[in-house]
Formats: sequence, C-alpha cells, structure tokens
Amino acid sequence: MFSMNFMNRRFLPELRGFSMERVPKEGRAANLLTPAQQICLQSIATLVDVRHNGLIFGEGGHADFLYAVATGMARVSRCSESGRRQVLAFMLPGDMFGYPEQGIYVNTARAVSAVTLYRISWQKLTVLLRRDPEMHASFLTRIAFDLRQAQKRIMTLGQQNVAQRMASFLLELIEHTEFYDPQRRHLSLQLTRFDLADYLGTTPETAVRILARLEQEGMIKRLTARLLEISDVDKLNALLEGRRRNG
Amino acid sequence: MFSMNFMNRRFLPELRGFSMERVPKEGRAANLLTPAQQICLQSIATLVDVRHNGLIFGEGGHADFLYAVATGMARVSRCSESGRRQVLAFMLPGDMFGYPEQGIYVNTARAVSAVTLYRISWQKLTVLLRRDPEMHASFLTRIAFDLRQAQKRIMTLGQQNVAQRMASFLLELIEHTEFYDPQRRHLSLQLTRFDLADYLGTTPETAVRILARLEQEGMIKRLTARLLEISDVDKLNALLEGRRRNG
DNA sequence: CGTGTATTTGATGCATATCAAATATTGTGG
DNA sequence: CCACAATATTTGATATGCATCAAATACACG
Repeated sequence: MFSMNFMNRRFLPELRGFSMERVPKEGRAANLLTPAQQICLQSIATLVDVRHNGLIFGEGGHADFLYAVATGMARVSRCSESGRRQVLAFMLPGDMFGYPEQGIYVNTARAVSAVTLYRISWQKLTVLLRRDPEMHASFLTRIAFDLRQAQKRIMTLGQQNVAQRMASFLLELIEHTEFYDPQRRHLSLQLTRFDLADYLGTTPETAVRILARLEQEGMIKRLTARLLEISDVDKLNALLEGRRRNG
Repeated sequence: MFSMNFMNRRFLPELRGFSMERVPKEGRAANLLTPAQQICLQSIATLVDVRHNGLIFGEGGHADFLYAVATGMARVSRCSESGRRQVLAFMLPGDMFGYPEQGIYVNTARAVSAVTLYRISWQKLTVLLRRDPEMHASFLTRIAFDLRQAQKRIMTLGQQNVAQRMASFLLELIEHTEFYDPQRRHLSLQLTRFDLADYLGTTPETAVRILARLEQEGMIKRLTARLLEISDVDKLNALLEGRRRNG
C-alpha cells in the first residue's frame, strides 16, 4: 500500500479538452463551454502531473478539488464491502471527476498512465458558480452527462457477456486519438489486466482469455500486453448484436 | 405496444417527498430543500396520477417535464440495440427523473404500480434555476446523488452474483415504509418477475429460482407472487459478504 | 368460465470464476 | 548493464452459476 503522491504543479497555458473532447455522438455542443467560460475556469485552475499509478485522491479523503483530465488516463474505483475493487470509470481527456459527497470523496482516483490534470478548488468553483448562472447550468449539464455514461455502463454490465463488454470498451477507446492510431490501427492499452477485469466486472484470467478469443477470431492482435492492433472493427461491432449466450 | 397515456391532473397540496425521503445513510441534509425552496417549486409543479403500467414518457420523446415521485413506484428503462430491456432504476418516493439529453428523453418511464408524480416544466424550472443560485446548487447536488446511485448499481452488477443482487435490492426496498411493513415484515413487491429480472440483469426464470432458494434458506417467504415476508434480514446481509462463486 | 398471461419447475449446456502453475515482464540492487 | 526477485500475463483444469429451451401450473381479466 504505497500511497505516496508526487504532484508537480505548474501553471496552465489553456484549458484544453475541458468537458468537450470526450463527447461521443451525443451532445458535444451541449457540454461545450464558451471561450469566456474557459478563461474564467482557467483563472482558478492549476495544472498537475501525476505519475504512473499515483494517487489523485482516496476514498474518505477531504474533497477539496475537482479534476479534469488534460492528457493521459485516470481510473476511478471503489471497493465493495467484500473488499473487491470495481473500476467505475476510466477518465479520458475532457472528463471531469472528484464530485464530493458531504465534502468527502467516496471513490478513489489513480493515474493509469502518467496523467495531466486540471485541478480546481471546489471552494473557488462554488463561489464562481453562484455568480455565473450560465456556468452553473453548464455544470448541471455536465453531471447529467456523467449520469448517462454511468447508465450506459449499467446497460453493458446488465446484459452483455464479457466478450461483448470487452468489445464495447475497445470500441470506445479507439475514438480517442490520444490512445489510438488509426493509420497503424494501434491501440495503446496502458491498463493492467487487473484494471481491465475490474472495469469489465470479471477476472484477469477471463479478460485474458477473451482477448485471446478475439485475437483467434481475427478481431484484434496482441502486439504486446499493452498494445493492441484493432484488426476488424466491424466484427467487434457485430459481436454486440448477439445474445449473452448461444444456445 | 399499447402506449396510451391517461393522466389525471390536479393541483398539489404539498411537495412531500421531494428529493429528501429517498436518502439512505448518506447526505439526507445535503439533498433537502429548504421550506422556501419547496414552496417555490410547488408554484410551478403539477400533481399527476399514472395508472398501473401507464407510460410517463418514452425514449426519444420531447423532454418537456421533470418528474418526482410522490407515492408509488416508477421504472426507468432503456432498450439495448439487441432489443433487450434493462431497467436502469426504480423510482421511489422522493426520487427525481426525466433529465433530458438535447431536449430529448433517452429513457422510457412507466408506472410500476399506480403512481403519483410531481410534474415540473423544464422551461419554467430553468428560468427559476437561473434566478435562484441556491436552488441551482440543490439541483446539482441532487443529480450528483443520482450519479452515485448509478455507481452503486455498477458495483452491484459488476461484482455480485444474482442472489446477492436480489438481496441488495430487497434490503433497499425494506427501507421504504410505503412498501414495507416492519410489524408483519411484509414487503409489497409490485414488480413483475420480468421487471425484477431486467433490473437485476438476469432472466425471469433465474429470478424465480433465486427467490425460491432464498425462501428455502429461510431468508424470505413468498406469501404471494407480489408479497414477500422478509424473515431474516441478517442472513440477507450475510449473503453480501460472500464471493461470486463458492469454489 | 375460459383464455391469455405470469409464475414456477425441470432439463441441459455454455460461460466464466476459481484454483494451479508456467511463462513473460518489470523493477531493483549490485 | 546484468542477475535476480517480484509482479504481471498467459495457459490449463475443473466445477459452479446461470441462460436458454420446454412445459406445467397459477393467476387475472373479460
């Protein structure tokens, strides 16, 4: 349990990717902040780097800051009473996280790979929101978006088998050019198999086996453990059509 | 596919249960609206009754209203591309639902049993929120609460087996005196086995078998299909401790 | 009372969690 | 930079959980 937390702070040039880069098919426009709003947020934001596997905040900690991913990937997780870890979400560029409950974080956030974050004091942000109804509304919209993302995961976990969940996840990731090179079809998967399993609601062994099966069926190729070639997007999509079991 | 929608409108006496009755261990205070805020909302809310299985709103429909449950139970669901229905949440007294995405509902809401709802025009509500930062902040808090509820479901679906999910659900329900009589230990379960299965991410057959097993082990008793006796809360809680599989 | 629907029980086989172990990779101290 | 330890990944064996198909029973509604 090494929970040391090295964060290098420096000032930010711009608030790139804040709440807009991560938006798939749906409301890109609705989540976009106006230039004025971005400048406004910049004035109270700090840029921080967290190294590989570094702690961003921990369950039960005092929730002083809101975070937004600039580059890299973070993982937000929670441990159940039985002690097992569930990854609630991976935070990609443009994603926000660190909402408090009664001033306390209920989840734990760590850097998957090295990650650069915008850090905003809740105290300052609250003041700002009270003064700026437009910004306040934007935040409401943003959290509603996060709620829908969570609902998508409920859909996935509730009715797809592990292969389908894996396919869904890969298909989501390749939308992000930071991790996917469409030319070479290379997907950089910085996650461990444990991260992957805890996200998909399965075990590392099963996650590996599923990857092996997808490779066998020509959908992907495991170049290394952390680098996939996405060989056939259509086949991956076709996987999602099937039922949970083939009887 | 009978989507007829009879709603009886009448004016409301008070905004009971709005955003505070449903709060378990966590932020009851944080979700509570002040009396002034309640009065404010009452002035733009309408009380509507929806009969058993009646449609409240449908996926893709124009999102004109926000709803809050006064009495009864509603179900919010979505169909996956494969056509299967997933129940995202059951809405109990105090719960709010009907958040739009780009002005459109992305989920479908129906009455489980007869339900009484507070209906608030989004148009009016938006105007009100812009003028009242306190209310605006309360809404932000409320949606953040909904997000955490969704995260709880991700935990449940991600790592519990069906018996554990069933136990979790029953344990949640008995917190609501509208459905649970602590004296007789009677839990009124208005859901069909299909609703139950689509909520738990399983099939009606399995849901039945799990109920049979819980009964066999003395945790519950099926008085009728829609009425359970909760015989041993401790045993139900103990179920949650176990692993997904007993090897 | 009859018909359609919901619930329950049964049989069967696949999906996958778990235990075990081999192999590959990463990190560390010399 | 290398050797070695620690960790991560992969493969194998096995048994259980549960989806699916089938059919009987119970219930609701006209």
